[in-house]
Amino acid sequence: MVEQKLKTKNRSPGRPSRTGAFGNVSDLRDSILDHAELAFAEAGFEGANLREIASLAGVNQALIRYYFGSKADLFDECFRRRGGLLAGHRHVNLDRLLEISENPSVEDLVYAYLKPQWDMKYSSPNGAAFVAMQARLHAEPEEHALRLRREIYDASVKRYISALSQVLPQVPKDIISVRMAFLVGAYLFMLNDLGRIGDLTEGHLTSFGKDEMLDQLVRFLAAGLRAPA
Amino acid sequence: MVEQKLKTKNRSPGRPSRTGAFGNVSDLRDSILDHAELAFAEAGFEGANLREIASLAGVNQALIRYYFGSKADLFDECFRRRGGLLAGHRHVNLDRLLEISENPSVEDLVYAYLKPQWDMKYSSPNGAAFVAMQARLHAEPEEHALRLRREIYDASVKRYISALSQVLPQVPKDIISVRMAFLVGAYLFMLNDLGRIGDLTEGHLTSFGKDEMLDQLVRFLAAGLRAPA
DNA sequence: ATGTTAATTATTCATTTGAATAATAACAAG
DNA sequence: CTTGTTATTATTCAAATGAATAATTAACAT
Repeated sequence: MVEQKLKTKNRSPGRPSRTGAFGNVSDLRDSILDHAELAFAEAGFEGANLREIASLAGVNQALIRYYFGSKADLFDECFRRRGGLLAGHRHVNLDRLLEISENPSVEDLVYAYLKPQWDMKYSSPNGAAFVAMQARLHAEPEEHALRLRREIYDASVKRYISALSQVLPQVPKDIISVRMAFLVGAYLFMLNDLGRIGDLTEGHLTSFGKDEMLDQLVRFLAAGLRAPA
Repeated sequence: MVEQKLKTKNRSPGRPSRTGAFGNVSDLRDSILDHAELAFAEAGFEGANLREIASLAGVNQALIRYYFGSKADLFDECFRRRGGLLAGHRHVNLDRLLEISENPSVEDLVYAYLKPQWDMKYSSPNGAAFVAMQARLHAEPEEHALRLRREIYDASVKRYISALSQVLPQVPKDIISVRMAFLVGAYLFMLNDLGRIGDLTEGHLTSFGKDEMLDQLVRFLAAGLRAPA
């Protein structure tokens, strides 16, 4: 049996010195969030474990409580941090599109919506973790998960629905809404599952680059949105 | 404090009598599976709890072990039971379609693929639970989850890809494969999320009946599949 | 009759886990 | 300099939980 101590860093208790060359006060707070993100993505809410998060983040477990409160609170904070960013990017992208032209193409709108999360996924391991976290959240039936999603995403989704509705006057708005839900399902699934799509393609997949895959998705979804009602 | 005993049924230990008017030997086994299905759907693998499953199924916890082994084994068995059924239905549906005509419509193919799970969802609370379970499984990154999915679904999915490829000769097969993944994402998400699509539609949704929703999805996906490559 | 096997419960075990509390050090303010 | 506040660790608590074992009883074969 190896002495599995899961030791925390060799910092002494008490308020940390700010004199060090590095080390802003809230470094540890961020570190906790980063590692929590990874843990929740890998193991889900129940499966993630505070001791391990603390250990990997190099802090004492009680510090999590100090900063965030309960495990659920930590999860929420994780989610809000990046989720807010995402929603923001989507708003900005839409603003830009509408600035350029009154009637952007369906493809442009879909792309503007998808690109931010796509980029996030490939920007860093933590970005990818967030995508996985989100996919899991969408599969969870709990009331709480639902509220979180609403809080963070609803506003921007509704704006895209309106914009799509304007460029697709043949399609009634409530049908656009439903199709937007299909869109979210397809892209979340794909983004989270990308590594495995290969299973179905018998090896042909390697010919697709990442960006090409996004293009494929946009084309598929745009065609679906345009379908005659 | 309420006496929370989570008592098991008042059955005596020992081999059960087969003489009763009802009660085949494996009644209890099935009851365990049914309640496990519900529990896994609601709480996920980690969140589900064997004591509670046993209690609700009206059996002793050790009986779960006796029949299934570990918690993970129980999960797998749950999944295989209905997953196998589903895959079977899909095969049958495809066979029928191809019997009628060499070149069925894309809509028919998509419908044939989606309908079995759609029906399962609305056939019973347990059917709905299975759908939720499956949505969760797809969001889980574990190697094990992946193997399960492959084992149960890959064969039928590949058949549908081939069939689609034949009726859509303009679209290269590897693109069909990718689009099929989009399809799975959209429909799984929608099926699991149906109750909440209302959030995005500002109340208009109530005008859709269940069947109409399925039609909408089929139309959307068929259009996506047909999109020029 | 009798011993064997199958199905079932009762009980115990060991570990994990989230939460809580107590201790401690740096810094700021009066 | 004393006192209070903030950030951090060490330690403890209590509950939950999956697994394991032991006990019991009925059916069945010989």
